[in-house]
Amino acid sequence: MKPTLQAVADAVGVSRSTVSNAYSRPDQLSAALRERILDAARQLGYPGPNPTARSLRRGFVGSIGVLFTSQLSYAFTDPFAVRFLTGVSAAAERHGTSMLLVPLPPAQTDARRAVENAAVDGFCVYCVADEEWALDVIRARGLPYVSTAPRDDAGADERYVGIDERAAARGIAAHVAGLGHRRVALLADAVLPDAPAGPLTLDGVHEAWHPTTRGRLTGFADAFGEVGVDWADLTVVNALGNSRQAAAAAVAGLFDGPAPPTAVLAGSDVLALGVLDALAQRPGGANPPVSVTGFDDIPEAAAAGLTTVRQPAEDKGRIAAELLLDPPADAAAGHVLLPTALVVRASTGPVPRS
Amino acid sequence: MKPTLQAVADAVGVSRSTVSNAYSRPDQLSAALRERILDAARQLGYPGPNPTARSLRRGFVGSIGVLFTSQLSYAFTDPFAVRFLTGVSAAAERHGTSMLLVPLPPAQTDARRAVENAAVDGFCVYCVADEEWALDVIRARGLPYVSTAPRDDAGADERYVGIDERAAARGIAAHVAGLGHRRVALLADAVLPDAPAGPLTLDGVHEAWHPTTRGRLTGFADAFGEVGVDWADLTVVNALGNSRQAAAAAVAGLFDGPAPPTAVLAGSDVLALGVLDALAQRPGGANPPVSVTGFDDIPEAAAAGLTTVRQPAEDKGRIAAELLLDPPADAAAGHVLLPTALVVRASTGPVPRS
DNA sequence: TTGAAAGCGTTACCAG
DNA sequence: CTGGTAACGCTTTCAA
Repeated sequence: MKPTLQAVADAVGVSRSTVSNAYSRPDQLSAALRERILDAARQLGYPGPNPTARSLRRGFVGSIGVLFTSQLSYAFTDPFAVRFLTGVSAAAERHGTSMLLVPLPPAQTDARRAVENAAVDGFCVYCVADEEWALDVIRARGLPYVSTAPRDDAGADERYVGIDERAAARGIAAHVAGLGHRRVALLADAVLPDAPAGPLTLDGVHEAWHPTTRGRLTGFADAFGEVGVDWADLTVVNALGNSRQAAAAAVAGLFDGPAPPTAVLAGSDVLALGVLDALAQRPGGANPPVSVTGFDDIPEAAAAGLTTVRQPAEDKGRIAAELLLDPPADAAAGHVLLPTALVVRASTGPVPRS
Repeated sequence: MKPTLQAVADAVGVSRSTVSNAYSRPDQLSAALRERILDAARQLGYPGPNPTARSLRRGFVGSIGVLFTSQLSYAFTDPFAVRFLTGVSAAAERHGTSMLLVPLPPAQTDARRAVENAAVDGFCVYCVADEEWALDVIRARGLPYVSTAPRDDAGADERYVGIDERAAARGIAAHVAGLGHRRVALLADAVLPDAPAGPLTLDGVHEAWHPTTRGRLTGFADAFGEVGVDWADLTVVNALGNSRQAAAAAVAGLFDGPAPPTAVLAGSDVLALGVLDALAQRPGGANPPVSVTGFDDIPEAAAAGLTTVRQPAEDKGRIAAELLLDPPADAAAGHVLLPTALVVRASTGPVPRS
């Protein structure tokens, strides 16, 4: 039998309250008595107040949940997600708060359960795909949260940290357009819930499933619209997953037609690297060269010479956690837009003469 | 006021037990009644049973702790640690268990508190440095745990997953010795608790602080002993942290003497990369060339052409979590030694003619 | 199939 | 500074 606080109280001959105070409110008793109690506890092997009981009584847990709306084990393989976690952990560390990583089972009903059962004081929601259901559960629980996806219907009181997806996307697309590219493919993960890999027909950007994808595609379209390339002239390519393999599979055959795209704008660096993989695999290599851009500026992007949009990944995580842990008094301060930068490297160049 | 289970019971006109059963034991009531209860709950905005209260009553939490005996935010920047986490998360995911990452405050007293307060059913202890105190707390709490460090005094019932540090180290050192190297430096992080960066005098391997370091240094010494190089002839170099910067700082000046080492065996890839950084920075570059080896085989090692020891990082995490989540009936199965492989790349070569 | 009663181990309030 | 008392919100026998 593990000893309880009661056992220590009995051993010392004081009440439970006093033992409790010895742990949680040292100023409420004499140092001598406190020592006597702590000694007795050590003697008995009492490991301190039971965390669960304490949380129940106090009404808070001392840990924040980090929710990935994708497989948790996948999150660790995504460099951007890892840097986000680094930021969250830095803030959590400063606060003495733990981080609970909640894995989501495939079935959505079970996933709801997972979120309902998480013993946390709030959530950082790292948005990968559709997370409305998760936010619903969190709101129903009355827990605070901070999300990283732009939500179209975000309430004013909803805390959020992100970037101006549309402006950032427009910036990199303008760079590509400025190089003369007009036959362009836009590559994103899970554009539509159940679409197959490869080129897709999308009536408009609004059809895209995920807000982040919508934002980026809109920015891409903005820039090309300005040089006279309509939405209908752009090729949207769907990838089944945010991985190099998925990207390579998605663009297989894309360059085989009579008028192949001369540039591919990807929604993430990982996807862009996959496109480079696919191009490198082609017989004859990437000839004529195809310009490729990414998004995020993960470490691998530099090594691969990828032109991309840099966003401050760690800051995103750190600020998300800080917004959760010290809510700003001013509601407007709950919406944070981080700066981005266009990073031009070797993966983009002028359109080759045909 | 957030509604409680009681409120739902009142609304439907049944007892709390029945509502509880509706959530946790659907087979204990009619489907119709269950629906009625769940509907009422939805109506009232009842988010399901409070996780903390449920844990208190049930006696378990449904989450495992992952304990890094270093800064948590550092763990995410260590590629090996991230891959370990990937493995843990894969196992946790399969089990429907959450992972609690516990940050340790600098002061050890507070760190004990952090471990005492973690609401978890067990711990995966990722060993970085001295973790005895943490294991003490965990044992006092009566929680199961799995560690990744070889412990000299490990009880037979102690679960552990790791590699044969000594044999692996001997293997890579034998490779270096076979290339003719005899003036060799051994680089490790935190060899002694408070030693400064740089060369160190160590009477013997037994003085090294951390078991992992001891194991690796012993293996290195074994291999060189076999070719007639005594312990006293080896230079042990201390790094203040497992980072490229720390390694570079530690070996600064190491190659300036009259008889500099021709090879550096590092205790991790990250340290080895730091040595390569330092060599590249030298006026004249690394000339004559110095052989460098690492440990772990992180992704960056391949790109850098680093000769190293490969160990299965994800398997380590996955198996640690599995050992915790499904304890093997057979105690012997609780000790897992993973295979390692010597990976020879360009960073090692024959001793240059002097 | 349902309900009453008894805790799970702690902390907070308030009187002494 | 100390100790009683009353929750915190739920699950689990066990009897009806």
